[in-house]
Amino acid sequence: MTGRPRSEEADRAILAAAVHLLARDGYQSMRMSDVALEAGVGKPTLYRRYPNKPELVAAAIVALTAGPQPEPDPPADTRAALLVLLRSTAWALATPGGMTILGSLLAQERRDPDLITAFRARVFEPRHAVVRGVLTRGIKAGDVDSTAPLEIVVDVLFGALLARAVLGEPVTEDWLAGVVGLAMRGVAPGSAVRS
Amino acid sequence: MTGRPRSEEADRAILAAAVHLLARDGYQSMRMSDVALEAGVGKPTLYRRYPNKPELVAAAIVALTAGPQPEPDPPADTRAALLVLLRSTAWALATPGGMTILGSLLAQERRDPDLITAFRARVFEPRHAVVRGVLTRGIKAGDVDSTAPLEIVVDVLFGALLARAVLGEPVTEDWLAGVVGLAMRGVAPGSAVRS
DNA sequence: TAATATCGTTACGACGAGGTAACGTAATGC
DNA sequence: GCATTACGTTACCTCGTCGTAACGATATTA
Repeated sequence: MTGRPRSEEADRAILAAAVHLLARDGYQSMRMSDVALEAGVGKPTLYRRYPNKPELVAAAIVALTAGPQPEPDPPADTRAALLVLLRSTAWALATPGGMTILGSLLAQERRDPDLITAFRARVFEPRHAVVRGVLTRGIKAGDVDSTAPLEIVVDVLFGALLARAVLGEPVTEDWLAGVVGLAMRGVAPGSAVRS
Repeated sequence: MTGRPRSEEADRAILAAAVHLLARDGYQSMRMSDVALEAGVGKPTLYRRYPNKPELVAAAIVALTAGPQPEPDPPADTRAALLVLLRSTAWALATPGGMTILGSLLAQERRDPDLITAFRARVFEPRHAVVRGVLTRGIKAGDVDSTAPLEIVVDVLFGALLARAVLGEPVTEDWLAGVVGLAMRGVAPGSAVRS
């Protein structure tokens, strides 16, 4: 009585197409029919898995971070480690339409708050955690003042990337080094990190 | 042969409604019929002024910055001046749906690049210029190293605000002071602003 | 083999939203 | 007063997209 089983390949193809089109067109402009077409699947096959568009997009956001996530052992040097992490994030953000997903989910915050919430939890939070870890190790290594407000440092580092992406300006290696350098001087030990 | 003149009050009401609904719903979700309704105007009156939705939104973006723009003489102290400027921007960004306009225009970048371009020019660029001015005066006053990369400092300061808004976290006075403090230490004179 | 549930294809229903047409009315210049 | 243009209201057309319904075909379990 089990009947024909769901095609797992269709599962994967649907999510892959959804991620691609979400990044290309944004939430509102992406069309369910395009997802089906690109996945090589009929529309009913979509709706057999997800009851509607928001649920499919939510699943796509989860799938967004299903790839190789844990940063492979960043260098011990705090500055170098930050550069590696920011460079990888900048690369993801600079890809054409890199701000499309984030922008469309922000625009959709009122109508569907769950989507941007999921995006924050799945995309931002893991990356923030890695940077916090690097900074914490930096404190032990003596590169970072022990009273430095790590949350603010994280906001500053990722925020600079966001600013660059929002402005549509490319992230160069010099710019990256400048941002990390500024932040490192801002939290250097002994520089009286008074609030 | 001049006929009945266009109602200037309608002009204002239309732009005001467009700005309001653009901020509330975002570009794609805002409806022309709602703009007409809120402006107390018929739809044909809209289309007599703007040929289509993108043009109306473009005009709304311009109107966005038509208010009292020039920051009224910021304090001479560099740190205090930065705090004032960031605080005002944070306030604008933190308003409910403050990221809605920016997000929806970013999501729309492919289909209508002019809109986000206009937003950058009318909203970001003026504020950046003011901050650059403060930093330049800070160099003369000896608060800021003369070799500091001002562009990066601006990206860091506004970026931190963006990061906070994207995360949906509130901007507290302590957080603001922390960001400015970090940036000021990062560009302090004598701290060897090597790239 | 019978029963069941999925598959892709095609077509369709429903509905929202952009934009226009046609009124009768109000305000201007000549 | 007359021509002209804008006004608000109402109705309408058109198109795109979400989501479903109905196929015949295929893959599984009993």
